[in-house]
Amino acid sequence: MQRRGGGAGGRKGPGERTIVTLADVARAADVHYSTVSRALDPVSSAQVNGETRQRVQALAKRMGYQKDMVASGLKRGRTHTVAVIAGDLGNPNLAPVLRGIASGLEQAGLMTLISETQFDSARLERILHHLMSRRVDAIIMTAARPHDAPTLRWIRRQGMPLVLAIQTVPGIRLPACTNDDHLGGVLAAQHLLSLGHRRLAQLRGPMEFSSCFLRAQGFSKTVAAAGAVEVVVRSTALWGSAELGGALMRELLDKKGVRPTGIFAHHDLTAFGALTLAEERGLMCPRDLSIVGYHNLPHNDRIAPPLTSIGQPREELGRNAAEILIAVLTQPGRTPAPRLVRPSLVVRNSTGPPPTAN
Amino acid sequence: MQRRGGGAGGRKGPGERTIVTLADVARAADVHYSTVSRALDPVSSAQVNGETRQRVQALAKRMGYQKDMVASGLKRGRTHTVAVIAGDLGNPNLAPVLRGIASGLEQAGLMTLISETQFDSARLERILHHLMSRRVDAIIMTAARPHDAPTLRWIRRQGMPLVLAIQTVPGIRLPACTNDDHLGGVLAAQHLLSLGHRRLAQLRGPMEFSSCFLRAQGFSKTVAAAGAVEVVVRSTALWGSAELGGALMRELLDKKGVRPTGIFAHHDLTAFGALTLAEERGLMCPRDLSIVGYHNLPHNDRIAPPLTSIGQPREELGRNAAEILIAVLTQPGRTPAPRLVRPSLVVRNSTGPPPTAN
DNA sequence: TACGGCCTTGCAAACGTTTGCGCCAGATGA
DNA sequence: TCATCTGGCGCAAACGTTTGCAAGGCCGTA
Repeated sequence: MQRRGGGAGGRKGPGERTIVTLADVARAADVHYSTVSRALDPVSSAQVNGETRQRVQALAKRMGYQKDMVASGLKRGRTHTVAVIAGDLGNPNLAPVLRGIASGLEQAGLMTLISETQFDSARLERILHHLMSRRVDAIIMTAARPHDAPTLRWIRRQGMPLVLAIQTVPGIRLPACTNDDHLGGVLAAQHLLSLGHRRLAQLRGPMEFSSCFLRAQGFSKTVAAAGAVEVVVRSTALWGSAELGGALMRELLDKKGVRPTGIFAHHDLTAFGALTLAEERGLMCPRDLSIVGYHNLPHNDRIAPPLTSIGQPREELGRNAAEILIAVLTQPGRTPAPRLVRPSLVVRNSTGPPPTAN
Repeated sequence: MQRRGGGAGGRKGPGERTIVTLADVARAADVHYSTVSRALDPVSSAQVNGETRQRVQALAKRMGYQKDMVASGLKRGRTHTVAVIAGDLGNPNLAPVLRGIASGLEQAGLMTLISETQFDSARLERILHHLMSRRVDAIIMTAARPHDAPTLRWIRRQGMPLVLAIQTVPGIRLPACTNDDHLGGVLAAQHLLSLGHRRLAQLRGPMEFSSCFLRAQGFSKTVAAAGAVEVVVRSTALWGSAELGGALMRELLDKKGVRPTGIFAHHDLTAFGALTLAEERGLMCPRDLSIVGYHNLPHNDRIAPPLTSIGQPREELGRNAAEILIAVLTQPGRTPAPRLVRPSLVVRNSTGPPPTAN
């Protein structure tokens, strides 16, 4: 390769971006550019003479040299970038998880980039193709659904390290970090049962989400084991809106037969909606009806009545996912064991003993 | 350059990633790899014979060829990637804006990657260095503060196209798309004035955010122009929590002199907190007190009383920011005019006529 | 038949970094 | 004094793509 010709350091990139290259620094330091490369690379810098190294480093700093990660990525095949794929950034649960991931990865020198699919498969495909071809080092997938299994398999087949967070998909073994949603369901059931409720119901989220499926399972098992009755309402396709809570609650109240006194909603907003509808029907909470929500959203203590809910250590989940990912990158071959983080019950005023009888 | 040696197509990348290159396809199609490059590039594909083009394209598809954007980026200097820098992804206003940006950019063939600074300057610096060295094509900065001005200038000096969204910073001319927060303040004031309120107050957000500053200005000017009284409370450093609303409201009520009847909170959560505190003090809303929030958050109609608020077309803002960015990229040199999107008043039950007198 | 003009295609040099290899000088040992 | 070693550095070939240039073939016209 010829040494590049005329320009006295600093070309222009597109949009007139000034770029200082290794060669520029090398010219200034009067060494070969490979020496500059080595001097600036923490691991190979031992190969270069102390005095030279310092001179080059100082010069590089002064000239504003920044390693071009594109070129480096091309050569090394690693970009020190991890992509996190989110379904819906509007989900208030997500931000802390992302924060946890980013801060965990940052310590390993990895940059986190976030992409939103809006749960659109075509968009997901596009995003993935782009990420693969941009050679991110790994992908963290949140909000995966069974529907996405072929895509996940494809990613894995391409050799791209992949970690699931928040949701898992059955039938596909991948390193993952999730909430212990089963335990969440158990906690909700235990709480209502311990207050004395014997007729219970769930306002479930979409069963395709492992989180909802497991919540439902944990709840139902616990209720059944206690010999109490669970009134079954259909699961929902949509998710997390108050309207939905109202609709499900209406369905529940319109049902013939026993009326449940203890309700477990898979989402706080669903619980809000259910509460509103119940009050319209003259059922007061917690007098006539107890309700447990999920996610422990920030407003829960500002509504009337303040909502009992299951809280999750979201940031911790993110940090765990980051740790798993780092393990995957540093020890290829081995699949780290899935991790669970423990939810906890936050009792407020929306739950109390059942009405009277019973 | 020599044709690469032995391997029968498909090397392995790091993590055993299989990579199909131009050369692989070329070997299979028995043409030179430059021909493959041309056949697959929409603009130069006109240069290659129709039959060859089809054969190559089919082959590329069948072999699962994916253009390596890292290599392409190195050569072309464009990565077809735009970074959006967010302060706090937990901000519920942000997600729709990001959605708007992403869908706007997508149509121009640009991929959106999101990064969160958590309002940490050091992290912002790191992120920016990374983005520059990864050669993103442009940066959209949301939540810029005056404090960030030197950094913004640095980005611009580096020749990196930069667009501001949501917040602007005084003293620095950059293409931007923001809400018309001044108008938002005016709308809030007009609404309260038209109901008959003559003693008003604001619970302001941090004045370093242009959005809050302009809201405050629009409100104050309108109140003054109507000859009504504005009771001034200190601005806050923190932002958007209900606790804050309580604190500000306490300060307001503890003030000697006229007690305001119409309140404009710069954030719905602040309004929630203020309402809660007011009720503790025996002031009922809207009987004794009217309050207007900001952002029109989804829960506003589910609290008691449902909160009158100023709503903003968030997704539209994002799409506008994307359009501006595209204009910047396609017509370098020219700085597109800043755009404003119009907020609107959403009246609910937290506002009504003032108590009696007056 | 000769020639200028295409349409296709191949060639090879970039883009900026990393890295195996080998050279040189100075130091060491016999 | 000479052979050997070693620390420090330069050389050049990659990584995979893009693209100016030119060569070859084919066509039409003179």
